[in-house]
Amino acid sequence: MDVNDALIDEAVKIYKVLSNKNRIKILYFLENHEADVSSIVDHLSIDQPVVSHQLAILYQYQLVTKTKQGKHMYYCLDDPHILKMVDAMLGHVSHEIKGEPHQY
Amino acid sequence: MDVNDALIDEAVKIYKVLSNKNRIKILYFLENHEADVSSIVDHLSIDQPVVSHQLAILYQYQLVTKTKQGKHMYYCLDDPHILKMVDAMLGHVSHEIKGEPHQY
DNA sequence: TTGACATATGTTATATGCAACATATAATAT
DNA sequence: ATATTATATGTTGCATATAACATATGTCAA
Repeated sequence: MDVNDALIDEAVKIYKVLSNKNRIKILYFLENHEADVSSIVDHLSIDQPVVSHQLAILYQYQLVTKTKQGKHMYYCLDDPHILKMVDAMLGHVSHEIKGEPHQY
Repeated sequence: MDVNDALIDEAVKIYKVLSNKNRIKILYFLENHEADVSSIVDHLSIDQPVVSHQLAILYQYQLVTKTKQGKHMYYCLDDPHILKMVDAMLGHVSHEIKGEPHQY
């Protein structure tokens, strides 16, 4: 594998984005449908300014897209591939928690 | 996918560990062989206390194992699966950088 | 135009992460 | 015992991340 420095920098940025519970929860909430800010606030019980702020970060790093419809801003997962990677990580930690050995 | 809260907490912890260039570089350096601290310092040109500190974090989160042999502490990747996930992330950002669309 | 609702932004305080540097511990040889 | 090498730990300063709260902007209806 070509372990290029600039590439690692970019990967580190995405890992920082994923290093936050609220952002992960938002990504999962968007897994199967787009949603506006209020519905995210309601379903995840996170304060509105916090949701807006985290969505702005997810948008900045192109993990979500947004579309305005009247008063509502609809956010959509822009990257199912990212969620696949998060799935893999959740699978990994779930084995860690159970004390199971790694799978190769 | 069962999006369990405690699981997300654990995933967030691992993402934080991966949110650092030196740690990623160390993991890649350990990809195919174990290595002692000095050889990591030499090959990656990172100051020794920094390497020791980052290795301690990698060890704490069970991403590496360590074995003492005389004066030397040998570190070994404990988790090829983690590196597979990092590979996937590097592949992802490499497409992002090139402006290519996501693959599904 | 005013009010109500949806969303975003700004501010502050606190917490966390990191490198850099100095220093400590451990192992071995002399 | 002392010196030397290998590694680990502690401290400080700085940058960044976060939540909480207040406030601003935008949209639409009455």
